[in-house]
Amino acid sequence: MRKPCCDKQHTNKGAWSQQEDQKLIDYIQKHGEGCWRSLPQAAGLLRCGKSCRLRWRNYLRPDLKRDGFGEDEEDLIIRLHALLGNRWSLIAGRLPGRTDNEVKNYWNSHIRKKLESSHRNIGFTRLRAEISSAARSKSQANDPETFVAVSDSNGGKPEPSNKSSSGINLDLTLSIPSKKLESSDEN
DNA sequence: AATTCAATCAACCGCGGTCGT
DNA sequence: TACGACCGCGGTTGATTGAAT
Repeated sequence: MRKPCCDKQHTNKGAWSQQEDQKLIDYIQKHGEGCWRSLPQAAGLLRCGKSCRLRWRNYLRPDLKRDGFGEDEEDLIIRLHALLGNRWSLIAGRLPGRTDNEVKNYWNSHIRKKLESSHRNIGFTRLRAEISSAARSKSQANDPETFVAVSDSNGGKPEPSNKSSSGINLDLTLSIPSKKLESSDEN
């Protein structure tokens, strides 16, 4: 049997210090992302693996954008959310340099309010239905049997084509999600 | 200047799916 | 095949910051 994830009695909680960040960065730069369970001890961190993973993915990863969301990113989030609902990781997978947590926070703090006020007149559900319908038509034209979920067969990374000027994949073609192993390039 | 309120965002928690024993 | 740990995800919380009074 496996050992427990972590001993919560001996782990730090709350905000990360600069030293902790540096330790995590140094370790991952040397060894790469791997077994989060053993990482804290190996890196000399008094954190649970889950916390390390979250810190790295949401804040420390070098490919993260730290600037605000652009208009095309916001538009894409709205469209993807109409299709997928709260599947933040899938939505974030279509937005290079963005994390699921970031997208989720942005939706809850900005977009939702914006939509609620701006679409009060025509009805948000109607807008959502229209977007879904349009996407479904497009998808079914390509392959009717693949309308299941947005594909992460490329590991959630955008294809080179159909990109906006800011590098966002605006192609909403849908397909059957691939196995996790095939998309495990995030590890 | 002090206080209150709202907005933002990093981090935690709990759950479900997957995988190892 | 069953059990339990690991991993990733979505929901939620709490600390911080800025605006309003």
